[in-house]
Amino acid sequence: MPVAREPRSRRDRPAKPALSRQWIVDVTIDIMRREGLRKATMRRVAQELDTGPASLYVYVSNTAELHAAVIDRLLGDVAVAAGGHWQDRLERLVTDYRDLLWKYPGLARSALAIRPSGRNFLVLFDRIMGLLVEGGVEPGQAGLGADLLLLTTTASAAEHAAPEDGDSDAGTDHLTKQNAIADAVRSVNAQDAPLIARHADALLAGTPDQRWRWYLRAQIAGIAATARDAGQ
Amino acid sequence: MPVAREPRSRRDRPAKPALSRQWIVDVTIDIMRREGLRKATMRRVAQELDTGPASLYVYVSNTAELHAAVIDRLLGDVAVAAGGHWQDRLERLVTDYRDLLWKYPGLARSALAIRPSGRNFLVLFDRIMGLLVEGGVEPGQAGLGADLLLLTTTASAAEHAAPEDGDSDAGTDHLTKQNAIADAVRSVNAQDAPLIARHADALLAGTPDQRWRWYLRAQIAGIAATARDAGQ
DNA sequence: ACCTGAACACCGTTCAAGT
DNA sequence: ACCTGAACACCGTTCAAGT
Repeated sequence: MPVAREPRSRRDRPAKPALSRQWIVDVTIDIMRREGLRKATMRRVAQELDTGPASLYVYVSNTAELHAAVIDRLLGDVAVAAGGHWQDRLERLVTDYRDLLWKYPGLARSALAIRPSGRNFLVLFDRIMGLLVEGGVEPGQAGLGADLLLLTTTASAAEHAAPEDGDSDAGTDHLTKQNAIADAVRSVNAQDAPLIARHADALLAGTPDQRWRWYLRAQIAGIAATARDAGQ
Repeated sequence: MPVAREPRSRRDRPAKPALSRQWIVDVTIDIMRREGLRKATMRRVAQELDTGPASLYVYVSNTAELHAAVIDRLLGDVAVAAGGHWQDRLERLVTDYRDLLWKYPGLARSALAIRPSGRNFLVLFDRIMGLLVEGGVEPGQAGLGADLLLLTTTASAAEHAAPEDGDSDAGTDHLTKQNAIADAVRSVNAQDAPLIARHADALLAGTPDQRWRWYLRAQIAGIAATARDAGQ
């Protein structure tokens, strides 16, 4: 894993500096920030680095690994809040993670496809586990719980993203999708799905944030209340 | 939505029969069954249908819509078991859904990216809701619960899939990934993630099936125990 | 009116050949 | 030894032109 910085000293010409894994990741993040992770392809990153795509393969083994590095780098910014009740701090931590995934188009989808396992992801996992343990949950059980919370958060962030994210009119896309679901629910055949038909209004009620908080509370309650099998 | 069957009667030549949405979906499922949904591209489906990719756009509006149609078609096979306690039937139903997603390479990942909202998906949603209501859960709460269960199941099925599914040696891929996670857990820096380091064995304990059943039970318990906000 | 060949604008990854 | 041009084998989608 070469972490070459600037070449020691070079006075020859405009000086195309030596590539490095770090620089490649930086440029990838930059493209993602501007146009979404979907656009941060090997070819595009190489172009931005003024070289051919083949050159990147010296430092990253493929696109998935590059995107995983991007995710783990950004995960470094998520930290546990200081004061307060363990459950509040847990909800805040998980919500911060969700917000990070919302912030960059394409990131959530990628995180889901990749199954992060970098250093910062493990730190986040450990902090979630720690807050559950602080709440009296048995450590093994807390581990399963942390896994569940990270999975659902990543998945729900990915759903939140527009189908073709990275476009400028993400707002429109999002509205379109919201309406697609609402339409499907409201126009459902009462024979096929009687409960959806009868309770359509209740199903569509509440702000996204109210729904999110319910998901969190329900999961935390279930995690705390459910012991692992004795056999394990 | 043209549903043209056989052309009325044609005796001219080998008779390339008229395209139809149904036939396109059938061929797509066939390719997926053999090589994974990732390989069921517009170009590939068109080739199998002995035409150019442009022709498909008369019947489907894009790749995502085609894959959504495939998913909803397959979802038609998932049904509620007859006898027994509501919770057992719920666990069985959700597990059947998971098994369906496991059965075809690429399907789970696609289901996650697409957010199904077809008829059969709504039926499945309604059945899950129904079992929760049968268990005494308030309908609006049951709706949120069904959403959560479907989301986590789809996401966990997608994780189960190998990173590059559709290949013949999926077994190897899967093992590789399992080991990657286990390695990350076991070789984690104790300073960074003290709880993971201390409880590594507990975290990796249990069969996948035991873990799966814990996820189900924890979520169902949390769904049943968590009322919606009064404000809603 | 219905269908589609050909084109446009891209991909990831490999490897032989250069410095 | 290190780097990369060029090629290989693909993509989704559009549209002008054909029947």
